Amino acid sequence: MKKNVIEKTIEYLSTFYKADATALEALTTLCFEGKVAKGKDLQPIGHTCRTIYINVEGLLRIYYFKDGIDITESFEKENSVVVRVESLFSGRASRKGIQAVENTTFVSISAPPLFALFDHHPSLERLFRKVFEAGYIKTVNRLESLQFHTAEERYRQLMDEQPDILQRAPLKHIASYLGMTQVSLSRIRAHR
Amino acid sequence: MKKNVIEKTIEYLSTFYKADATALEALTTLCFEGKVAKGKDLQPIGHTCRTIYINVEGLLRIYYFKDGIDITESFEKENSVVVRVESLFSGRASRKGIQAVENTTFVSISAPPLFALFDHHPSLERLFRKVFEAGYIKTVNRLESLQFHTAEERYRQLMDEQPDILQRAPLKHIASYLGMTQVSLSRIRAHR
DNA sequence: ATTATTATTTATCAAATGTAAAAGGATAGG
DNA sequence: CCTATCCTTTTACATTTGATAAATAATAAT
Repeated sequence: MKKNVIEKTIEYLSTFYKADATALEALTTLCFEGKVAKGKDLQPIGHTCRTIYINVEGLLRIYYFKDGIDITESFEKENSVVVRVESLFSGRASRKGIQAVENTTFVSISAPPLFALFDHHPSLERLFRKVFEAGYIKTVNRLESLQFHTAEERYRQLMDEQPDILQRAPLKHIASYLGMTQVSLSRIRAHR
Repeated sequence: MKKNVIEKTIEYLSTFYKADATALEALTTLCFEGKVAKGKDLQPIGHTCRTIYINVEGLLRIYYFKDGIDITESFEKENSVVVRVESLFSGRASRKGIQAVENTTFVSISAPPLFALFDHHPSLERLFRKVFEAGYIKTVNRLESLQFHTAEERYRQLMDEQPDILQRAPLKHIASYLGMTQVSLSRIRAHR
């Protein structure tokens, strides 16, 4: 059972780049399955990000507070690599946390030993380089969306591209994710 | 003279990670110096991004059009790696172009041969992994700024963090960079 | 089931931002 | 030096969005 989840994760990661067998074996050593219940924090705010999570089933969100308001930076569904980039790559504490929006099954990989593996397994470094490149692309596209689209356009875009999120996450989180207030989102949904 | 610019570039790149000497030698082979005059496109809109530019001196911007309006996605000063991420990492044509805001001296590195070098020089792959991680962090931070800060807050933030940009780039480009109209920016600058 | 809690919608008003057009300023070329 | 062009500010007005509070709906806990 646990084996299965980790195998699925390795398969998923292999869609980014096919690392060689010995490298994947070493990687498997670092993989651990875990679960978080809906509403619970997988990682609280204030910690340094030293773990790479792969969401296997469920829904997570990265969030933080601005002026006491809870803001969802991103939603991460099944088959997503979940990290707080600014912290993982800089070694600084993150002002962001990871919380379960649904009961979630994940695989965790401790980052320091993973990065150490890179020295002996360049194919692993390449794999994760491509994983992070993909995340980078997503972030750039989201930036564009926030930079010059109206609130309504952003909502329609989400409806087109990820209609399931609308069903799975509470609207208050979706509102902040889209960079608007709950009230604004409600207005837009009321068609006008 | 040309040698000098390329040496400076290698030095700058080495601040991300110290690749070994043979790797850097191979990298130097791929470096070419170039210049673009103010107002000219270094890369026009519509091309696939296959070149990595390092801005040595001057100011560039990445831009695109939305509904016929020129939008500056980012400014890139001296000591910046300049690529259109969504294109370079996906191989798809970019809707974005790179334009010189000031007369600019740059070094270009052709991406396909660079990526090929990675196979023989893992330390180069690491170097560029770290380069792109740094860019990723910048983008995530910018996302946060656009997601829940007011127009005025975004302007103040730019004033704090990159006051030189205010001097070097026309306000119309700064306005779109900050995700607002020229009129709005003018209002904010008029203090109220 | 009943109550308490949380989420969502609605309403009202104020503030921020966009649109359009005009008026100054600055700059470059002849 | 003068004109033409581009950049920036200003004005007036329309729209969007935010803030606050109250009403309603949904959910969880007992």
